Amino acid sequence: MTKELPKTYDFKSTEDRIYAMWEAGGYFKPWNDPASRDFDPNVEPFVISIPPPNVTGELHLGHAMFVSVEDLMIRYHRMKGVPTLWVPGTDHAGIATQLMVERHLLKTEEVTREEIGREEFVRRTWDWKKKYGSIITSQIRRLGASCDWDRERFTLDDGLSRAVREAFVRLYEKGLIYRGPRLINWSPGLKTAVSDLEVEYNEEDATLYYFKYLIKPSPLHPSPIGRGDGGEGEYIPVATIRPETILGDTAVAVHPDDERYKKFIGRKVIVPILGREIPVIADHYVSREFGTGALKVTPGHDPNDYLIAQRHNLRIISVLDESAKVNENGGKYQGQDRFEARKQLWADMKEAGLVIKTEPYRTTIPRSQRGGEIVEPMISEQWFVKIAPLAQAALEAVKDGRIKIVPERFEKIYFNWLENIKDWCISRQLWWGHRIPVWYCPDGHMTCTREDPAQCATCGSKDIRQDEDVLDTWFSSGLWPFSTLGWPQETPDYKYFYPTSYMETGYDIIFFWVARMIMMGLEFTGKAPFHTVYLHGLIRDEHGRKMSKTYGNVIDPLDVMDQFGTDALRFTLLVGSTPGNDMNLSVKRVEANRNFANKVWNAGRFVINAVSGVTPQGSGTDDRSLITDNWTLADSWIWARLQGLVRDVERLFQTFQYGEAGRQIYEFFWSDFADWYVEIAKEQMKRPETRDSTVIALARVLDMSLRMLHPFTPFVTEELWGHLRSAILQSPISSLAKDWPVALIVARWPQPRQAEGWEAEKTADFELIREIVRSIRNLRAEKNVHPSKKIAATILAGNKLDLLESQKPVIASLAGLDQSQISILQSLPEKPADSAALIVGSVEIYLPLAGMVDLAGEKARLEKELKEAESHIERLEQLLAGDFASKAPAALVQKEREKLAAYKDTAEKIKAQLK
RNA sequence: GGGCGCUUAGCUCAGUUGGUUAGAGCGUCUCGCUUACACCGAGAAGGUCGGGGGUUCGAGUCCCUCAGCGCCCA
Repeated sequence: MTKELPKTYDFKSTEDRIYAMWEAGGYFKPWNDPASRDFDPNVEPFVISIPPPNVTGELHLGHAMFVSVEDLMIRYHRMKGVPTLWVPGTDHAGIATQLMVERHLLKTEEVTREEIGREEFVRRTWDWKKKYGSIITSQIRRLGASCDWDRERFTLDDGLSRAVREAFVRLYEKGLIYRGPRLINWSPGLKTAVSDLEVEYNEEDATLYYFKYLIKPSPLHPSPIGRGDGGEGEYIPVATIRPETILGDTAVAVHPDDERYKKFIGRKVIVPILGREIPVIADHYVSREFGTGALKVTPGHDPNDYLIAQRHNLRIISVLDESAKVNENGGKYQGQDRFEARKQLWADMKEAGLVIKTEPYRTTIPRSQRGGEIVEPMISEQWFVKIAPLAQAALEAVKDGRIKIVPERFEKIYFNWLENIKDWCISRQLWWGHRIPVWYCPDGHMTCTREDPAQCATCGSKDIRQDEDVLDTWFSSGLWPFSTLGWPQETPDYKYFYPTSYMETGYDIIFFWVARMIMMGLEFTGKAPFHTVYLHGLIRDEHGRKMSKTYGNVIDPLDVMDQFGTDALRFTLLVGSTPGNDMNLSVKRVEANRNFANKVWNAGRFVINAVSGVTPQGSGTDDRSLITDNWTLADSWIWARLQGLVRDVERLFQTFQYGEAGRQIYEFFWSDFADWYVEIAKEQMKRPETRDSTVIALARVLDMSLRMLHPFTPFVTEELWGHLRSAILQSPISSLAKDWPVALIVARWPQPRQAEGWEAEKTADFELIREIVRSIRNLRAEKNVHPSKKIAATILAGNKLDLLESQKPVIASLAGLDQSQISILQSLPEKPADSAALIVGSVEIYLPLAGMVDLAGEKARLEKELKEAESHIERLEQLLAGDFASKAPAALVQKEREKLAAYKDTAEKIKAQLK
């Protein structure tokens, strides 16, 4: 006998143990491994590279989501027998990690990174990474992730650094990387450039400042009044959100056809306070409706103005330094913070009579994705990737179907982004990251090489220094699918496992990461890095609000797992979401799925006990009992249902409808297997002739259910399956499990088979039994018959006599009837007295509820049922009289005709009752 | 300004080639400690599938349109 299993599934004592078993068993490794002797290069593997989490981050629901989905994909393919590899790893997350370490240093040692210097700081950051870097991976393990940890990589490790170096040098040599002063987004707090993608635009309350741009008097156009004495001179009114940028204005632009200002085109205006003279230019970009219809042009601090400046050859003046303080070009405002300068300058302009008015205004404000400070467009010397050629290739790869995006609608978003893409600013003024592999000599020659150079490649000068900047973290992430497999070296792993299969991640990083991986994969390997992109949605709170610390609605997956177990969380995430759509997560749902895990556990416990109870003298010692000959109706039905489920689940998996697949398995397991089949099995096991075959059916259905459930809820299924397997192996029916491997994780996925033809009839028969049971239960509940009270019944079966006779024990036990007091007849001349009558299709059931039946109540009940049947009859007659009969598929019409006949039969029988 | 998504039971959501009387979980109500499970079982109530129009024998599902909410891009 197997040892007693606890009444409640105890995930706490199970999960760690099971995970350790898997890992020790080597199940996370592909069975076909280029490193092994019997490697077969012709078997196509299934490969996913993990979206690398921040190495110093902590688990959040986004991680839980991608781990759940990817582990499901991986386990499914592994069980299908495909050599399966899930490459894990982490990302150095330049800004995030650097900030973390900086904060830590300030707190513990009260030093800034500048004070300890670059080399020391980087050393400290490595220390930090070594200390905390495994937190996130251990948390990912807790989720059950079946990654090959021996292949774990880190974006800053030697191999990946070599890949980054190679990638940079290749692009540089191809002329696809350049350096130069451009207008970029500057984060004054972090003191680094950030890419366009790292800036978020939100609508916020701001102020629109209206002021006068005085026209410089000229010989041709003398000022009507003196000068600068209160603004009575000619002026162009201009409005701005950021008055401090006035200091950097190099033109005022008006629409060429604007009657108000046409006359000023070509003249000069005077920059307030600074007194600089700048031209009035005409440009179609200017909107006549917006503000005053005249635009101040600040090419040094506004992207649109920057474009105007290029068209008109305007001067570009930077007025802010790297901390967003006014620089030497800002005259007396030098040294003031941008917002301070805004106030001061405006006050001074007011004094000078140049102010017209201010008004509240709502506009979009660019903020840093990290930290939320206002990002400042600034001219800065940065490194860029010339992206157009890469984007073109990436566009084609999706257009021609080499890469498919699920759900499809994201393809359009992807196209739109790539079609309007701008060069990618890849340099960051940080210390934690891949340093740009370019060296300068005093003459300004650049040397970019794969190995650190000793001298300038152009002039041979030994006096060279490396560029101070590091690369955007996403530059290294973009190489991830191949750099993790050994690229640029043609390693055995790279040759076999690349290109990978699926890329699964959140739709929020489709541009940041997915598009860049595709661009870089195509550029460097000549191949699409994966053939399928599966995008999941974001997780919000129960009511669809974004989770945020300040709002206090953050759900910590670790808490949830502590409370309900990993399987419950995984199942909730997998079944509650559909591809590409956000999901509202409530803890209640996780609890419900914890209950499901417990249901599985207990149904399993029941089956295992049943298996352990099989005695050797039964007929089950050989394979005879595995044959379908002696199947009961219930056996046939559950088997047909199970096979249907296998087919549906397979179809759903093929079309990425994992949630729907999970729901169907859940439904089958709980409603069909546990609620009905197991209850009937209890009855069947009481009879020697069906005892062993029932146990076998139970075991087989449980086995296949656990297999299908395993990618969703790996722990409880593995644990239970192990017990099932050993129970079977120790029993007389051990042949059932003779082909089973030692662990479910590598057991074969149920293969869909074609229906054999008998299923529909058995299913219909069983449905009739089910309906009979339900209606008796219903009536009992209605009449308050105590559940433990067994009652008698007379059943008029008509042409279903044999069926009902054979199912008598089933009906009796499930409906609470006294088997010795059931009479099943074909018909009866007169209906039994003092009974409640039930009509189920063509079957009439009489329950002698002496004293409980009140005639008036019965009549009302039957009349209600009659009415319902008649409404169906009417509906169906109408349907069949119309075009439906001629135009709908014949099978469907036939089905409706049969339905109509059945309702008519029912109605007749009810009418007879009412007489 | 352009694009996309969502709107189905009190709440949270499924419903993918258009085809039974539209489903689940939670919540509510009534019974029940039946030897797998009270993290349970049996039964019940609850929806004009956002509004309007169209295509079709047939529309939650396809098309058009309007409204509300949300997201992305500019």
